[in-house]
Amino acid sequence: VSISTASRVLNNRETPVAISEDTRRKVVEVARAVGYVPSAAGRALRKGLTRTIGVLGNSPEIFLASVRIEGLDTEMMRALMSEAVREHFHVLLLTGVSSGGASYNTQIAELGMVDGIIVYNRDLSAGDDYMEAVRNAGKPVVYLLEYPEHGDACFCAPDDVQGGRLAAEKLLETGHSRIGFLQQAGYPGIFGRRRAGWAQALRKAGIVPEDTWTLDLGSITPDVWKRERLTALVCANQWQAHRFQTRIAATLGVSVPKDVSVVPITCEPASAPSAHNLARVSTPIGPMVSRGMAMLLNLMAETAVAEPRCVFPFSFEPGPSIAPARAANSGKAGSASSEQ
Amino acid sequence: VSISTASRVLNNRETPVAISEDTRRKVVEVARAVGYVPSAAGRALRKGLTRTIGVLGNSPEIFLASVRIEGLDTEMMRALMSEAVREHFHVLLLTGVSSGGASYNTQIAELGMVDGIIVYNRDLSAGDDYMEAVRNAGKPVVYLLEYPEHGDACFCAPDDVQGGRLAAEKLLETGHSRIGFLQQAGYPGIFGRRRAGWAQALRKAGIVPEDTWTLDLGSITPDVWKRERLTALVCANQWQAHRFQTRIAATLGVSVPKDVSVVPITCEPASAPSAHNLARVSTPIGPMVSRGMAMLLNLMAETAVAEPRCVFPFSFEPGPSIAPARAANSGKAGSASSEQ
DNA sequence: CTGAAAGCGCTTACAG
DNA sequence: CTGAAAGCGCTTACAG
Repeated sequence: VSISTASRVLNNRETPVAISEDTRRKVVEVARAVGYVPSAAGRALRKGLTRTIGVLGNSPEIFLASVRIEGLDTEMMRALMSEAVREHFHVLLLTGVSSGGASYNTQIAELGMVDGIIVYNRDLSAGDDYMEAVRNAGKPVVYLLEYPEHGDACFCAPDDVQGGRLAAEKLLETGHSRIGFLQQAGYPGIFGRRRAGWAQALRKAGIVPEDTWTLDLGSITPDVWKRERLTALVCANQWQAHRFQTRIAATLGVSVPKDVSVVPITCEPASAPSAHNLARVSTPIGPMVSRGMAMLLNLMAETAVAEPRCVFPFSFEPGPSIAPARAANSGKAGSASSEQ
Repeated sequence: VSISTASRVLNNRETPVAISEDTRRKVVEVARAVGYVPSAAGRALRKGLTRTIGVLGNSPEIFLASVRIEGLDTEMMRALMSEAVREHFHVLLLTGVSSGGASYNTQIAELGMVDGIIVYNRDLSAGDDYMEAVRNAGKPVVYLLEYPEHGDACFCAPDDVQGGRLAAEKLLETGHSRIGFLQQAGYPGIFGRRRAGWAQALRKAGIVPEDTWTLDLGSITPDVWKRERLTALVCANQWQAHRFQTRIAATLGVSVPKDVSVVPITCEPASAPSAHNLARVSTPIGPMVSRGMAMLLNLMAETAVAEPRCVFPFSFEPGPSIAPARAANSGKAGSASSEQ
C-alpha cells in the first residue's frame, strides 16, 4: 500500500517491472471505495502534458455568434468529440476573450491547460490579440473553415470560391440570369470568398454581378426587391436560405421557387431542420473535422503532417427550392424553357 | 527579475506588499515578448482549484445523442459559456465514457480537472458507473433538465408533467379528443413525464389515453394512423413535431393543421428552424442554465444555495400548427365548432 | 516485487 | 520593495 505502487497500479499500463495480482486488486478496490480521482494537476505538472485539446470558436459564447448556424456547430462538436473520445483526449472550450493589458495573463490562462488547439470558424482577418497569444504559445494549432494567413499553418477548409461558383452555375443552367447574393454581417472571410465565386460565375456567363445584387438578410425591403428584379439567390449560408424561404419571401410577396429560386452554400448536414425544402451546394463538416483532428494529433506527436493544407470541394444537391426561370422575368427566356 | 516577483506581477491582484512600477512594467513586457503562458497545472496543483467546470451530457458525443435537439444544445451552450466567461471559469466537456474495470482510472481522469460539474440532460434512471464516479468524486454537481434521485442534489428542470398537461389541454380546448402522444426512443425520464401529463389531462376530460395513441417517430405507418383516427398530436419534443409536419404528414397523406393539429413540448428557442410554423408549449433553456450556474458557483464557494431544487413551468405559444377539430373526426363535434 | 526520493511550475507566507 | 524556500500530487528512474 505504498504511494509509488498505487500510482503504478492505477495507471495500469505494463510497468517495466511486474506487480503482484494481490496488491493490484487491493489498490483498485480501495481506490473505488474512497472515490479516488487522480489529480489532473499533479499528473499534468509531472508529465508536461494534459491530454486536453482546446477549441477556439468565433466568439466567447463559443461557435455561437450572431449568425445562426446551430446545425453546423452541433455537427462539428459531434465529430470533434467522437475523435477526442477515441483518442482519449479531453476537450476544453476556449473562451477566446482578450481585453489586453491588465488581465491578459488570466485571459490566456486557458491556453496553459491544453496540448493543442483547434481554431474553428474564427475570423482571422481582424487584429486579434487572443489569436496572437495562441500563435505565440508555441502549441500545435489546426484551423477549421478559415484560411490562416501565415504559410506554414495547418488547416481544413471548404473551397468557398468553388462553392459560390457552383451555386451560381446551377442557377445559370436553370435559365436564371438576375442572380443575387444573400448574406449577412459577420464572417467576412467565408462569405467574401463565396461571394467572389458567385461573381466569377456570373461574369463568365457574360453577366455583370451588380453591387446592388448583394443583399443583406436584415435589410431586404419590398422596394429593393422590386427594383432589382432578381429571379434567384445564392445564399452565403443555409440559415439565410431558410429564413428567406420561411419568412422573408412572404413579406416580399414572392414564393420559392415559383418567383425566386434559392440555393445556399453550406457545410451543414442535410438532415438539419434549416435544410428542409432546399436545394444545396454543400460539403459536410464531419470529414473536415476528422482530418483536422488527425493533423493535430500528428503535430502533437511531432510527426510530420502529410498534407497540412486541405481544401474540400462542394457539390450540388438538387431540391425543391430551384425552378427554371420564367420567361417573363428571365433575360434568357429561350434557354430557360428548354430546361426542366 | 526574480521568480516570486514575476509571479506577483503577473497575477496582478493587489499583493499585501506593493511592487515598483518599474519592475511591473518590465515583467509584463518580457512575458508578452516571450509568449509566456502560465502553466495551469502548476497553478492548479498549488491552489487546489482549476477554475474549470465540467459539462456532462447524455452521451460521449456530448449533448449530441440520437434524438436531434441541436437548437436546444446550442442555446444551452450559449447560456453556459456566457455565464462561465462572466465568472472567469473555463469549461471542459466531459466525455462521460465509462466501460468500467481496466481503464476506469483513465476514464474518470477528466473529473480531476474540474472544480464543479453540470450534468445536462443525462438519463439518470439507468445504472451508470460514470455517474457513480461523479457522485463519489465529492465535487459540487448541479443537474439540468433531469430530476436526480437522491434528495439533496441541486437541479433546474422544466415541469414536464405540467407541460404535457398544458399541451393536451390546449388541444382539448380546441375541440380535439382523439389526441395522440408522439415520442421517440431515448430520454425515458423527460418523455415519460411529459407523456404522464398528457395522459392526466385526457383522463380529466373523461377520455381514455389509449396505449395505441402513443406513437413512435420512427414507426408511424399509414395503417396505424388510419386505425387510430387521431386528430391531434402532443409531441415529446420539437424535433418530432418538426419531422411530423415536414416529412411524415405527407407520407400519411394528411396535412397540418387541416387534418391533424400538432404541438410540441420544448425548451428550444422559438427562433430555431425546427420551431417554424409550430404552436408550442415551451419554457426557455437559458434561465435554467443561468440559475444552475449560480447554484454551482454557490456550491463551489461553499455558500448555501437558497433554492436548490428549481422547477420551471411551461407556457403556451399559439401558432399555425393547431386548428379546431373538424366535425367529421372529432368526438365532440359540438364544442369543436363552437370554438374559433 | 515494493518503497524512498527527486522534481515538474506555481504561489505565498516568511525573511531580508 | 524583492528573493529564497516550502509544498501542492503526481510519475518514474533508482535502490533495495
